[in-house]
Amino acid sequence: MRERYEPNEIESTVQDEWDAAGTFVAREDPAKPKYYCLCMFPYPSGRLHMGHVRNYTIGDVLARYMRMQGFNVLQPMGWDAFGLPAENAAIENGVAPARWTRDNIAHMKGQLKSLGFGIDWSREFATCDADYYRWNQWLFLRMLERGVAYKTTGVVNWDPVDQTVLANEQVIDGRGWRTGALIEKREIPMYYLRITRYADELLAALDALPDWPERVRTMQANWIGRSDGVNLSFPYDIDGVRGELKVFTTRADTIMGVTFVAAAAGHPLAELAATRSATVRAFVDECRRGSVMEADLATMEKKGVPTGLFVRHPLTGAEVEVWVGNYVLMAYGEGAVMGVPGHDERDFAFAKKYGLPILPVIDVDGRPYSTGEWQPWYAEYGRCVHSGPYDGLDYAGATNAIAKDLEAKGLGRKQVVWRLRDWGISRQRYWGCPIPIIHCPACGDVPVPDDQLPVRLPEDLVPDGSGNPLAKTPSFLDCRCPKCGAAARRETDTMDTFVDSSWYFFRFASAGNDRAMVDERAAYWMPVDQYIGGIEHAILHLLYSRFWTRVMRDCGLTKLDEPFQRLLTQGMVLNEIWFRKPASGRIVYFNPADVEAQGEGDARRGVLRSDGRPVEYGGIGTMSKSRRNGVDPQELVDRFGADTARLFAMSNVPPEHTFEWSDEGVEGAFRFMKRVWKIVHAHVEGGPAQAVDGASLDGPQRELRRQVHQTLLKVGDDIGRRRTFNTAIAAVMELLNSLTRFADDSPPGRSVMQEALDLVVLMLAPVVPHAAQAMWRALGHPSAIVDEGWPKADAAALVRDTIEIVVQVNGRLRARVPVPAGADEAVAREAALADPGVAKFVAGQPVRKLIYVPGKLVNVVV
RNA sequence: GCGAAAGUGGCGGAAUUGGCAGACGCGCCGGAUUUAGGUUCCGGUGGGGCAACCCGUGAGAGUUCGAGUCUCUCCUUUCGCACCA
Repeated sequence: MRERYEPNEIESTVQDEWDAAGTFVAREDPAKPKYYCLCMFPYPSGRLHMGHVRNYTIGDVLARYMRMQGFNVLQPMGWDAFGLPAENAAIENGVAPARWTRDNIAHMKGQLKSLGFGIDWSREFATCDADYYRWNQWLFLRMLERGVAYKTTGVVNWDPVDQTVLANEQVIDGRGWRTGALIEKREIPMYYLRITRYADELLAALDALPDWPERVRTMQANWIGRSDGVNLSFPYDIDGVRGELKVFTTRADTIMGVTFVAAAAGHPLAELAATRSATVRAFVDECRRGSVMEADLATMEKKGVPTGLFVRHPLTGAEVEVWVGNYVLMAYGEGAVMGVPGHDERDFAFAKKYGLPILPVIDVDGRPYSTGEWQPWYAEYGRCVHSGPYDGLDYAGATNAIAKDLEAKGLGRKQVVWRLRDWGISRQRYWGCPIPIIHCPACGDVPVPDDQLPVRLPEDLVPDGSGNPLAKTPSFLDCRCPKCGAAARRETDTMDTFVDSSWYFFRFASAGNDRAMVDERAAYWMPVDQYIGGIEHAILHLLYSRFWTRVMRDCGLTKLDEPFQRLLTQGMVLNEIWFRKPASGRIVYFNPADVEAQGEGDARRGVLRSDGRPVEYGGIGTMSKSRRNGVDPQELVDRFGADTARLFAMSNVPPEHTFEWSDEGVEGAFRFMKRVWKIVHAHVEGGPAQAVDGASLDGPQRELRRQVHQTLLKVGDDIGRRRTFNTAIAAVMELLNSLTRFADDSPPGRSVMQEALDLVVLMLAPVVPHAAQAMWRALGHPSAIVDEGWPKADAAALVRDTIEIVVQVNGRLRARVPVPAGADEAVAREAALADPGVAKFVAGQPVRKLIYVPGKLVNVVV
């Protein structure tokens, strides 16, 4: 063993050994319990970022730990390879997305290997492989057959200059990111997946996922958003045009307070009004401007115009004016809402702004109401007032009575609605999975027959930012109708990349099968036992995967309802943001490494090293390319080695928390590696040690051994149950501090030391596998540490004769007293009251009460 | 705007089921060794008194023998909002 810790040399040697032995190639073995450990696969953006390192280190630690626990572990890796960045790179550099993507994959695969992750590379694939995406197409066709996939229109961001559809990310302050043109909403035909058919099941099944974080289940439940309410109609007869304006409300009890209705700009009545009024026309046109993003729509100023059209209140028959509101969305519910300014904050603001009447119709808990100022409790539940026949009824009573009356008139009924909307998967983009549809002038939209799959994406096209290059490529576009044989045109839209990531975990378990989407190997490995990925995916990706799995189930491809048994959502990796904002032009960001900074919080100031001039501090935020605040993990690995990078990524912070980057922390991790290395080296220099004889140890030896086995228990619990890798590492560091102080060269002392170091190295093996392997050999073990079992703590070593309990007087800490282990209340009480420090505060007062927490604490209440 | 989470020393964080606040690491201070170092080792380190004690977990209230932990209100930060992945 070398005296100096040389990580690069150790790591490449150990990695070569793993490769040669095929250590991480997983085989289906029904005789062993399986453990499928999966990290969210990366988008091949070019280089790994710190988020990847954190994610894959967590996965690798768990995979290696479970392997030590005797499980047959599968840890695969692949590439989420379709997507927008490849097209952007193409526009910038003129390189084909396929080429760019595959180059990036090659580079990032090398980076993953250098970090020493125990991945079964034999199962690797990229979602841009036709062998993979053909099954997207195949299942899409099954969904069409089952009515799960369907076609309708949807609204997109339209850049009128580039004549192209933009992603939300490409719209900045309502303008196209390349052209600066004002964005318009445009309605186009799209394919949808009917996820709402599964809304009920997706919501109910959240209760069957106890090993998912509570916060993720809550977010999903809110996203699916079941609302129990009433659907009601406002009939109208406008110059002989008869119809009903439909709205949905969860507050039918406030129906007598309706003073207006608001319709979306795309609503038929808005269109009708626009033909009659220039003001309405102008407003409807204005509503078409801007992006389709929910956050934009929700935060913009609420505006409206009256249409001069009136509908009738379904219960009173009173005339109610129709307004067009920019905050009402055609895509939600019925495209119109009833306005109750007395009991809805948004309606109140709208009514105040436009001078509409405000009618209070709910008496909340006897508190007085007024029409003057909004109070938050106006939206609370109470009893109906000024509501005619419903006066005095509570929410449930009023809702029932009103729904009954509406139903009798044929103007409404109770209804359950979901916030969840169907999943639009059509993208007007090149670098994605082609939607397998052929447009025939005679037969219409015809599905591509299974035996013609896959519809291959040509890989040599280079997008230029104006529209989809597939639409300009006759070799792709021109085809024959599968039904009638006539000349036809291929669909040029591709699928949302969330489709690709909704079932890749099944494919890892059926790798290479070119005849079926999944096979019996998936039945062995699935479900994923532990899934790990960023909290940013808490809703969409995870919900889509849960949906897709159910569709596969209904198609007979799996028996599972849920794909992921246990979920760990890691926090984001954050770094400081530094920028300059020129008087004109775009904001410019600078990497924190290039900024000389001082002060904290609001007082934080910095100057750019290169020019010495100030830059503005933008707080901390996620590492991102656009903000240029990323840290390249490769530099870490080159300088300190993979083990230090892994150790650093796991220490200091629990995995669910956001991780704030610090350069100094890395040094601490490296220092620890050197200390472990040194103490092992120093011990080995002293020659072989004998096995521990627990009975013949002196006090300090016994105490150290107790700490060793205590630490072993804690580390196992922290990794195996709590997933708090930071506290596991801290416990080993604490133990190492004790080992450093333990200078005992006697034969029993050396035995205790040998056992301690063996266990330290085993405990560290999942986190720093390369150094652990080298130290394991040095400690005299010929085996590969990756094949060792997780050690068991020696119960005899853990026994304690006396323990210390805390004594409080009136809840305040006053003393610590030793008592025999297992002392009962009487003994503890006597020991506590005998302590002079306690007696001083009791000071002869009668003890009113005494609380005893066995083995922990006595609280004397006087 | 809506949904979710977080806030504890100079900094990252620990405190697992309501029971010792500050484990571990970074930084800083002092000392030893080295004395050109990407060193290493030892000790100290929440604040105030510098003693016994008091104060202290974003702010304010509440429940409890006991609250960082539970409840309510507020503030700040981060994530998501359906075409970034």
